[in-house]
Amino acid sequence: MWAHTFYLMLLFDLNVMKKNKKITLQDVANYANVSTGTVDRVIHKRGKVSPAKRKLVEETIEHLGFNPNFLASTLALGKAFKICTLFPESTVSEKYWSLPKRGIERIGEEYNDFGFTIDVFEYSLFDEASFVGHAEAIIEKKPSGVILAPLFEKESHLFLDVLDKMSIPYVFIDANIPDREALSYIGPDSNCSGHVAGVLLHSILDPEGDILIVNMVKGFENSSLVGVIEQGFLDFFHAKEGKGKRKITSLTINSTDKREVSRELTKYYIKNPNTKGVFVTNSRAHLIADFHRAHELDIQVIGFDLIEENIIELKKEGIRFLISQNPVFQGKWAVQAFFDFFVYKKKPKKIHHVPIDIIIKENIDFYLNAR
Amino acid sequence: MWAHTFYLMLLFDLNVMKKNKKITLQDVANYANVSTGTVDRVIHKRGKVSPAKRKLVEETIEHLGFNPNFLASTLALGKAFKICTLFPESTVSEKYWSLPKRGIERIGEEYNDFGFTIDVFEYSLFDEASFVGHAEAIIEKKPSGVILAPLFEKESHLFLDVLDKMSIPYVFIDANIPDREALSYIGPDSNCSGHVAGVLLHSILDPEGDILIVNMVKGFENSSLVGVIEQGFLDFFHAKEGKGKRKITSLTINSTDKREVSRELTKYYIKNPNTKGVFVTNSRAHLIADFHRAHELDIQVIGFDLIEENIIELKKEGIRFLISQNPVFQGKWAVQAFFDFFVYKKKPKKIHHVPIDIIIKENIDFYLNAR
DNA sequence: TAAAATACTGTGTACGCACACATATTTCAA
DNA sequence: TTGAAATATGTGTGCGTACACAGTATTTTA
Repeated sequence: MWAHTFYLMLLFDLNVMKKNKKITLQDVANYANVSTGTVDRVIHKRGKVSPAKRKLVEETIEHLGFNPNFLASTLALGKAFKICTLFPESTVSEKYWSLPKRGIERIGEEYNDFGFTIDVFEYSLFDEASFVGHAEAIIEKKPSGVILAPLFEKESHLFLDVLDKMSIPYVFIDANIPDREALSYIGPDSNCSGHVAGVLLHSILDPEGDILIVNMVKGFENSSLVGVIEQGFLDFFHAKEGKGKRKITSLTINSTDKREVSRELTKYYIKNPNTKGVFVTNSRAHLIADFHRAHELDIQVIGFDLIEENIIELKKEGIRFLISQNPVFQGKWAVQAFFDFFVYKKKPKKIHHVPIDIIIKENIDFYLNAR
Repeated sequence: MWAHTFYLMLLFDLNVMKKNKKITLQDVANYANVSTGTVDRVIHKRGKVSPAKRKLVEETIEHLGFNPNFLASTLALGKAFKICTLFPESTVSEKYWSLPKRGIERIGEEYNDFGFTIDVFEYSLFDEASFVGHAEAIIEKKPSGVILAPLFEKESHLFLDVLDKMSIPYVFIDANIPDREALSYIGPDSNCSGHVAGVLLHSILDPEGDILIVNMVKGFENSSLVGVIEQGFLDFFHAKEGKGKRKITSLTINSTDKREVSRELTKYYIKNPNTKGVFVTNSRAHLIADFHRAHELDIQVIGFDLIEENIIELKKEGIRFLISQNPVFQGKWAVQAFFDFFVYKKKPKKIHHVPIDIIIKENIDFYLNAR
């Protein structure tokens, strides 16, 4: 009897190895002489299984190298996941947020068959009320998860309190609130990108050339990030040059209006004619480059983000370097974090810093085509 | 009667919209009052369907916005795809090829449930026979697709002839043979990466500093690529500086042995003491950096690839810039090309140039963690 | 006008897993 | 010694699609 069973097992082994076919749950059940139900119970640690059979099944799984077919599993599970996203709207003058949105929507389609639905909500950076309104709408929908760019800190906290209470997981994108129990934060390492900007500007400037840091703000954006970026930039120069020969000044312009910007810059440059490099701490470097061209100034510009206007300026050499934080991928990864969590049942990394891509005229095309 | 049907249809519409559930093939069949078999025939353009029903079904599909559930589809299809890969082995002194391999294996696991199996074959860069041997072994296996780094051109052609005859599709990785009907080429744009190297070296060098280009070759590698890289580099300098003040020289070292390299470099530097920058056209920049350190030379180095030794040198500032062509992703994309082709039935892009990533000490960590 | 050929359409089973439900076995109190 | 209660195990159906096969309707042919 035992010999017979053993012989059968060997036969089975050979069979399996020869066919090189994937081991199924049914295979495991047959091999262990139990029903699929029992195997299921062992795998999912549910229901009651006698210790003897549990051990037997576990060994069989190990021996045959079974792992569940992910397709069949999610198909049978048939769950639906609704993800809601809340980040700033992309406006005519500020297209940045169209990028994460694109990433989110693209991957959302891919995950459609896995039961994922994505609802995009967008708020105005000039209107806290719109944030609150959309937040309430999201709560109404009882989503499985929320992707949030928490640029209004106070309002975000209120929103997150509700989510916590409903135990709806959320991931932050672009900006982090460290003291919140988010599933994950996906976004830039701001200090480090400031540092990189410093390195790059340093590499192309004379040791005597003065540097201007421009913070161009509009609306009620959370400006704490900008501070971190600037700090990273300054830290690099202090470490590299100590109290060097050059002057590094910071200028805040509370507008993105062309004439307004022009006025501020004119004022500044007349007072500081030795300025040789400008670091723009957000995506509005193109405005500066435009000004330089109009006034025939030979000043190196470095800025952030592959938005259309910046790309044009990069190609026209009005901007020397752009730093990109892969916004499209940020969107993708945010969705993926939920996918891993819900479908694969894996907790994603708490912090997922995005690569700091250095873009110059010569390599930009590869970043534009990347999927 | 018609009114009744119409009413039912409306009801159905409302139902569907309310539940927001995915439309299934069965839904389409019900709605159009046909069997699932007929819908299947319409979708796959197989078998015979009367023009009237075909139209009806097509309209219903359109109207309900049906698209097949990808999970169920591939599960039911139950096909198996065997992909074989053939590229150089990763040796102690040359670990580059471990990177694409990693990408391939990682994504291979993910696609396991979709019926993908990946067999990795590796040949020696010093032994054409090993290439041929593995190629034959691959043919023996009758794979569904082949991923190939065609560094031995003649032998590759023979191999590809056989694959063509067996109508087995193949994708090139890392090196292209343009006159072959490959499914896709995935790899660097060599000319452009040379150009980028030029830009970077230019940005950190005085206009008078001489430049050395090092080609360090070993084994029988196809050196045509290296030529393209060097050309891109030179083109940039010619365009930028014309016949400038600096001297740009090319040096080929037919070894990667430390003493040998040391001897060649010593010889060169004694003759050319004004050398301020070195461009290494492959992944062996670390050898140069090591020499510089040993001899206390302050010369800027730029090279390729995030292999361990280079990373260390970058962090120790023996190398200033590294250019990475995302080798892990190259592997991933190669497999993905087949996935798209077999599972999604989409033809991938003919040429897929990989982003040219510019790596400095400050941003390298993000690239090391990236998935 | 019946038989044969063809055109069209419906049904059933498989894919691999999850889960509800049905059945078998053991335990233990009355 | 019986029979609930509790524990352990097996069975069947559904997820959404693909495909083979079995039908039925319509032509064609003799």
